[in-house]
Amino acid sequence: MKTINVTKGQILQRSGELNTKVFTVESGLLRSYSIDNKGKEHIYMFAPENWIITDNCEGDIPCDLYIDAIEDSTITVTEKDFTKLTADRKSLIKRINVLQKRVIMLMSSSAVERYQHFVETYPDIIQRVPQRMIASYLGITPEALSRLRKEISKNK
Amino acid sequence: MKTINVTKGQILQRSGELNTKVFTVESGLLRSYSIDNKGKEHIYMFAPENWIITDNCEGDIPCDLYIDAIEDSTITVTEKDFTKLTADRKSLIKRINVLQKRVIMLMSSSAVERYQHFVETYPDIIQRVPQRMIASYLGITPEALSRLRKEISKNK
DNA sequence: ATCACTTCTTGACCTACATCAATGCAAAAT
DNA sequence: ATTTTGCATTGATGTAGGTCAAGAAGTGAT
Repeated sequence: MKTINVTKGQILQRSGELNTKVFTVESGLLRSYSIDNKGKEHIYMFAPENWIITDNCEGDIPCDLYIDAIEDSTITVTEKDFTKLTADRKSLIKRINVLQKRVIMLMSSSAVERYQHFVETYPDIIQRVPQRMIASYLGITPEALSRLRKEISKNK
Repeated sequence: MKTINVTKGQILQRSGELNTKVFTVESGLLRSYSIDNKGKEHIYMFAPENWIITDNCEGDIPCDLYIDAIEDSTITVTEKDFTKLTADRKSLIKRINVLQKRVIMLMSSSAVERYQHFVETYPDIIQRVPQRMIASYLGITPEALSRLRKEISKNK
């Protein structure tokens, strides 16, 4: 663990990198964000004094997020310690991961993209619940889901 | 900790209740969801076999979520143990809370409502970051934020 | 078999927000 | 002092997805 100073605009982490660091903000302001396929930024969180900010990626999975400084900041950097993770903490972290992806998707993907991601991620659920519930999970109406499925099936 | 059987449609938890229970799905399928001010349901998560589902509310704060059974299910119920929470787990849980609120807001609130919620929750951040970043956090364009602020200021 | 009930689909129309383009304005940089 | 750069605002127009209403098709209960 070490303390460093960063200046406004400085990037601490890039999407696609492997990363095992956790940043704690002593003073200043950091943010984490993703960039979608149209090049648009979506801020995932702000971290002012005393907040902790990190991409919740596991050891060998590339990050989704960029982290940079919005103000000149003083931060402490610690390494994630994957060795002493209890089963229980692991499951919390996994949960945060899922939520992180969901937030980013809700902000940056169209209904079609969210649906396709859902189908890939939870193929079994699709079989078991009525479409109106899938729609409700995706944040759209059943009508919109019906039309979008029709479109998708038409295009293949 | 006990094991119970529930039938399709049975409600395990209601929004507004105090709740300290965690449900682990042995077999079947549960869901958690919120109901917005127009009476519309928004599914927060599905929990099939081996998933854990709970409202991430702390001991004395009322829940936001309903939990019910989509299929006949067998589940185990455990009480949350707030006594043996490490500082570190506390911070993970707090993070999940924030994300849970954010997901629900993204699905069920308008841009105006999300902005007002943001202003109330992070009044300090507003002062420190350019509006385009607030917009990016809220999931809207800077133009939309500008217009929506104008509307709000006009109406008071 | 029939009735009630729910889900899915389709059509017509509407609205919140996005996109694109122009302008003003302030803070930096030269 | 003047130019550059980034941010906020405004207008015109576009579009993804919402709303409302009506059918079609499946499912369960009697």
